[in-house]
Amino acid sequence: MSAKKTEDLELIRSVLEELTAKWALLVLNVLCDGPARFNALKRANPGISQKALTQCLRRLEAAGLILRTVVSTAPVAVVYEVTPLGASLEPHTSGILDWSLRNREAILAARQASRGREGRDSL
Amino acid sequence: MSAKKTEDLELIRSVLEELTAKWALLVLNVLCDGPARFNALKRANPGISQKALTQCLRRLEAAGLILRTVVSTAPVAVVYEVTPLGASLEPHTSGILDWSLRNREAILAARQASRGREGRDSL
DNA sequence: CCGTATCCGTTGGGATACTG
DNA sequence: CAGTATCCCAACGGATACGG
Repeated sequence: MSAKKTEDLELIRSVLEELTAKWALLVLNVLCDGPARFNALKRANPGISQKALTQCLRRLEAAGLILRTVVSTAPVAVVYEVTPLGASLEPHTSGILDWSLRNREAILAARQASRGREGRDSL
Repeated sequence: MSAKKTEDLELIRSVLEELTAKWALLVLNVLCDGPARFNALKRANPGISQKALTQCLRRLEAAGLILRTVVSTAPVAVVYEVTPLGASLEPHTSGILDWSLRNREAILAARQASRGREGRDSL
């Protein structure tokens, strides 16, 4: 059973708030493979804008899931990496990503099926 | 390693699009405990509005993760339940919820810590 | 290279009132 | 009971331009 208390739900909601950004799980997942720099993350997520990536990183950082380190070299380098807390979340986040790939066919089929049911009433 | 192809990322993104609604995971999780009706789901998620719940359910239904059944009794009854596909996702979604509860202290501490680092530069 | 600032469209979602 | 309809605001996020 999973009868949860209101306070529990509030905590869960706050966590979800941090994870349900459009690119959060993807970015987090990339970082779980090892530290990466800003443009590397951008390249790893085709379609994300730098603003979205920045926002996303800031949120994950505020959540304590990733760590941001500025290396004061000539052209500044910024390295992002997961914190232990972020790493502990990895099995669950990557689980969803893996699930997506493993069930690709079933997912697409299910979408088709539910679309087919849309106009089922009168026919 | 998790070097993913662009097409894979697109699939993953589309799945995330379905799951990153504010209440999606919570609703899905409740339904994984067994079929439930509209108002039961509403009661199980304090703070959700009927509009948000409706939207959320419609999206999950379109994704083929849940099934909506109308029972034509006196005052109409509508039952929602997970599909096999939705059920197969359950371990991963509930994993995140459980993680939130198990790591409550660490999560709150990490948020505090990152907040503390905000004004670290000049001090 | 790694951002921030601005503009701006789209979407999510809360409140409320109404319907079969 | 289970929605739909409307209004309305805030937030997300893309594009672009600029700064350290």
